[in-house]
Amino acid sequence: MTAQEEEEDSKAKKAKSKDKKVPEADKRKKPKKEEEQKWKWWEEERYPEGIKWKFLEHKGPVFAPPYEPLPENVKFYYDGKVMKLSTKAEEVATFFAKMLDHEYTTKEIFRKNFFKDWRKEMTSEEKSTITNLSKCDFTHMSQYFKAQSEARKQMSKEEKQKIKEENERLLKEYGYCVMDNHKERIANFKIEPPGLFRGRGNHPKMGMLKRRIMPEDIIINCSKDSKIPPPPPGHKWKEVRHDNKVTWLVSWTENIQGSIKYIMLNPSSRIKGEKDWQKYETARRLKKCVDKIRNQYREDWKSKEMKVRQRAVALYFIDKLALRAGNEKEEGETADTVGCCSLRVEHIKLHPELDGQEYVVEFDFLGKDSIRYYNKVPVEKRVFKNLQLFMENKQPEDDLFDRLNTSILNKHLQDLMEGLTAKVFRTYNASITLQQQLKELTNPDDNIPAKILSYNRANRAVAILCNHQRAPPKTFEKSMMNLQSKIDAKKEQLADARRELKSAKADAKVRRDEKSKKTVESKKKAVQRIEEQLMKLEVQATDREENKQIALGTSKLNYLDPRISVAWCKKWGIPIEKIYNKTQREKFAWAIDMAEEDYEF
DNA sequence: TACATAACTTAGTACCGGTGAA
DNA sequence: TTCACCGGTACTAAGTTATGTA
Repeated sequence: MTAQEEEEDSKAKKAKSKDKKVPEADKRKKPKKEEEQKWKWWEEERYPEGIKWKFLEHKGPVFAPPYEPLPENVKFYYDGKVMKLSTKAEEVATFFAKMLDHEYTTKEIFRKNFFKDWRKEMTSEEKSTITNLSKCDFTHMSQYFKAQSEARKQMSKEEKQKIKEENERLLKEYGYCVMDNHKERIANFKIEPPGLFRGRGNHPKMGMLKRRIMPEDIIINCSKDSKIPPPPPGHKWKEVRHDNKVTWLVSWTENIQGSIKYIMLNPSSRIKGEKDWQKYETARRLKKCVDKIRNQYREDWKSKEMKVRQRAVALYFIDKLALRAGNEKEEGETADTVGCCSLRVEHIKLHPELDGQEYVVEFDFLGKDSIRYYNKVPVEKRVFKNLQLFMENKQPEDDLFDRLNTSILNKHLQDLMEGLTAKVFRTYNASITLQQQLKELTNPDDNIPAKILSYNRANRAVAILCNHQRAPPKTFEKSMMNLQSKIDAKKEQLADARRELKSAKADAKVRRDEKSKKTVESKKKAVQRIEEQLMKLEVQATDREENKQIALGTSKLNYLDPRISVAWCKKWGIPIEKIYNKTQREKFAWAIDMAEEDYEF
C-alpha cells in the first residue's frame, strides 16, 4: 500500500480501529452468528502484500447432476428412421435438442462445431450412420423437454417447496467457507454443467461441446491444517494445494479455450471487498494527478518518436472515451473484438468536417462481448493529424497503433503513477462523472422519486460513457404501453378528483358548515395524492424510456465508488434501499458504514 | 521483448419467483 | 386465483493485468 492510500485508509477508519491484529492461523473458532453479520473487516488491519489468507476451510465444489437417459418412448430420428443412441451420444444430442428454438442452432459455425464434437462421442456404428446433421431430427426430444419444463411449472406448492429446501440445504452446506476467523459466502460453488458452448457475437467456437467436469479435473486449494474436502466416493482430486497467495478455493481447466475456471468468494467477502475499496482509492489517487498526466500526453502528441505519439493518442482515447485497454487476441480463438490498443484502421473514419464540427473521428467497432461501439467525436487538431499519420500507407485490417500494445501502455502508466493501469481511467472517469452529474442534476426542492430519477440519470450518463448496453427487453414496447395506459387512467382519475373538489368547494361556499368544509379538505387531499401518484408514474415512464438500451447495473456494480452514492443518499435523506438492493448493500457494506454526507471522491 | 499462463475483474443474458392487478 | 411483469440472481463468457520464461 502506498503512503497516500495508507492516509486515505486511516482517514476512513477514523478512530474506530483499535489495534486489531491479523487473525492467527491456529485460531479456528467457529464464528458466532452475530459476529459474522456485524463483522467490519474494513476496520481491521490489512494483510501484508501478497498474503490472501491464513486459514481456509471449505467443502469443495458441487458437481453437476449425472446424466439421466431419456425414457424409452422419446425417440431420435435419423433420415426419417427411429434410432436408439448410446448414452454418451444421446446426452450430447439432448444439449442440441434443448437449444432447438434458439437461433444459434441455425448458424453454420455452430452446427459444424457441434456435429464435429458430437461425432467424437458416438460409437463407431453411430459414427458411420450419422453423417449429416441435417438428417437428424431432434424435435421429439425437444418436445419432451418442453413438456418437462411445463410440468415443472405446474408442480404443486409442496413439491416446489421441497426443491427450494433442497437448494437451501445445498447452499448451507457448500455455499460457505471459513476464511480466517469468519464464515464467508462463496460466489459460485457449483461446477458448470456440460453443454454446448455459447460464445457471444461471432464466436468461432460456438457449438463446441463443453465437457463434463470430474473430480479428477479439480484442484482444491485450502489450508494444510483445515479439514480437506473429500472427493466423491470412488474418485480422486487432481490435486490438493495450500496456496495462500491466491484467493480461489477450487479450480479446473475448461476444454474450449483451455483457460482456468475458479470458485471464489462472494463480493460481500473481505477478500473481494478490500480489493474493491482499494480500486477506488487508486482511482482517487489518479484524480490528484490526472491534470499532470493530461498535460503530459498532450505534449507527447508532438513527440519525434512514433511510439510515444501513438501511446499519447491512445491514452487520450482511453481517458476521454473510457475505452478499454485492448489486448491482442489470438485469431480464430475468439470473436473479433477490439479495445483501444488493438483498434484497426477500418474501425475509424476521419472527417475534417462533419455536421458543422471540425476534426471528427467516427468510431465503429465491436468491443467486449461484441457490443458495438459507435461514436462521432470531435478531437483536437493534433490528435486528428496524428491519426492521419498513423493511417498513412496502411490497409484497413492493419493496426492503427502498430507501435503500441497494452503492455507498453501500462508500463508507461506505471511510471506516471504507482498502481496506474488503463482500466483505472474507466473507474476514475465513471466515478467523477457520477459525482459531477449528481451535483448538477439534484434539485433540492424535488421529492424523493424525482431525486431518484436524477440519480438514475447521473448513473445513466456513466453507463453511456462506458457503453454499457443491453438488448431492449423483449416486452419493452408492451410494458411501455401498459405504463402509458396507467398514466392515462391516472390522468382521468385526477380530472375527476379535481371536478369533485371544485363542486365540493362550491357546495361549501353555499352551506358554510363544518361538514362541507371537511369534505373540501378530504377532496383536496385526494387530488394531491393522485397528483403524486401521477407524477411517480410519469417519472417511471421517463426513466424506463431512457433506459431502453442502457444497462445501469454494470457501472453501479463495478465503476462507481459506492461512497459517492452513500453520501448523496445521506445528504438528501434518501433511504439507501432506494439505490442499492440487498445484494448491493452487502457488497458495499464497507462504503455504507464509512461514508458520511460530505464524502468527496 | 515476445509469449504463455494464471489470477482476477467486468459483462450481458436467461431464468426464476415474488408481487400486485385483473 | 391466475397471470403478467419485473427485479434479482445465477451463470459463465470475456476482458485486464501481473508474472514467469525463453
